[in-house]
Amino acid sequence: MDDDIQVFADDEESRDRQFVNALARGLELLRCFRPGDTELSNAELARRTGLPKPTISRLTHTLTKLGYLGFSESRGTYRLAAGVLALGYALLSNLDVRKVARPYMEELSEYAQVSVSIGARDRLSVVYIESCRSSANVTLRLDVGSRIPLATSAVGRALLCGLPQGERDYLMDHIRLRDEENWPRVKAGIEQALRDYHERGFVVSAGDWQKDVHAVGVPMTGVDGERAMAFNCGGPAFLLSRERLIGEVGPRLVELVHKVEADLGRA
Amino acid sequence: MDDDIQVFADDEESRDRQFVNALARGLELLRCFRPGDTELSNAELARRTGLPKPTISRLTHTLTKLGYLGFSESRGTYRLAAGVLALGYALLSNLDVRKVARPYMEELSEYAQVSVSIGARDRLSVVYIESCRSSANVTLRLDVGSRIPLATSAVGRALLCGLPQGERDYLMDHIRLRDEENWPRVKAGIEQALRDYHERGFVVSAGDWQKDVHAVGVPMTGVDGERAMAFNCGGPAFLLSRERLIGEVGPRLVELVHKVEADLGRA
DNA sequence: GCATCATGGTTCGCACAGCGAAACACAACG
DNA sequence: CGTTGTGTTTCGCTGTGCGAACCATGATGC
Repeated sequence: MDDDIQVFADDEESRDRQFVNALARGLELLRCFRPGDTELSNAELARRTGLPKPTISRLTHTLTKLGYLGFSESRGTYRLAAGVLALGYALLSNLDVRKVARPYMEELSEYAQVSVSIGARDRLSVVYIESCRSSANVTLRLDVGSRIPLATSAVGRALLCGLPQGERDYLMDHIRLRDEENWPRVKAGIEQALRDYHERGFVVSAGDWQKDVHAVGVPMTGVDGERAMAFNCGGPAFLLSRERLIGEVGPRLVELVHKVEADLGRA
Repeated sequence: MDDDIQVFADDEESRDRQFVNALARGLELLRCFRPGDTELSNAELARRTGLPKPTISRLTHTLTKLGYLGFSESRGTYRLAAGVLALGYALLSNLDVRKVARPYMEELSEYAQVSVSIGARDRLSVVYIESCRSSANVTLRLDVGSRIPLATSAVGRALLCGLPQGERDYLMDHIRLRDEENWPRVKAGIEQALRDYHERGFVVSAGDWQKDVHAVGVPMTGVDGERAMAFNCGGPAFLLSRERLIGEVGPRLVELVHKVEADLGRA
């Protein structure tokens, strides 16, 4: 899950005089910290990024001075510091969708005993922009900021369906490159999603991402600063039969998105 | 609230051969987006940062390619993209305090009809790491990632009280430099907080940050990767009289922090 | 219509800052 | 003692970021 879709400069049209490498590398450093990695040493960071040691030194030094990393004297390791939160919050607080959609999401979540979320694309993942769990369902621990795969999850596929052909092809190409092995299966899933979307207005992922998770997804097009987003609605398989998913939950999610789009349209 | 405590290289000991300027600037660009600023143009960014135009161009170009910014063709402006969330989430998911403290916080919040939060320092602000509002209290709209001032808020002062003398002095110095005018008042507030903290175990901010907000704060020392944190507990002034604050809510918050520290100690 | 000015963005050479191979320093082992 | 794993320093070369100039627009004027 390293998700490099376009990371360092010397890709393709190398020599992009506009691309500043130091910045990209610094940010890539911050991304090395995944849930579960509390503390990382310079050496570990060098390993993960493939960058030379002195470079890492300089970058960590810089990030520490800026308050994005903290340094543990005793262990000689770095960990994320509060600064990184500053960035994300400005984004969240500016998204009107969240305020508008929240009540509808809570309603659906409570009614159908499922979790309902909004996701946006980042590289080859989806990150949750907003999420609410039903009171019953504590199983899935996914909150704002969580990442799930673009190709196999319901939100992910919905996002893909909402994009113009060209962009979708571009992304699918990268998905293929990342995992040639499973590509046939993954591709079939996305194509099925496209058919579902055109026929019913929502896509389905019944166990394609996680075996015991069933979910539906609906894209939302062209609102809130042109950002592509999608909604999903899912839960443990034993609570959400395929029939319920298609007959009941899917249509309701479509309706939800319509309401949100309408509310945003006149806002 | 621009919070520059140590931003660009040519501060103090100029010529820090370890400091990567490009990285610092890129991150500073991202920080230009505050709640309320949905979209910014290159020109506006140049104005805010004071950086030359071509530099801004290259940085925005880079950040866009990396998925931290999105570009609006029509308006020629940039806005934050989902990538920025990726960074913060890895931090939050690694903080054990959150999981441990959550239930205690909910209990206190519900019981006293106040909001309870955890904050960590970033530059001269406090950012919320976790927060829960009581069912009644919708007035304060502060969520994870929000920033409030270090010097005048209850959490902020608690954080200061929890630091070793040296660091506290260093920060207070910067606070003074930021706002010479109000310094006497601000300083008095912090010193009062120190006395309160030593006498009672908690600090008070009754209208010092926002006129109609009363709150208490308690620092938590030396757990969870040495990160300094503090808890607060507050609400609208008319609900939280000074007496209630000091007699009832403060002591309970102290107790809460003790429980959390204990739970973390043996974890 | 063509000037004029204002404003935002992009080129392009030059100087210098930041990169990285290699060398260095310092631990923690056995 | 080597040996293996760290993190930091050195220093020549290269790539990056600066500023002045160069384009775009688009709003005004008459």
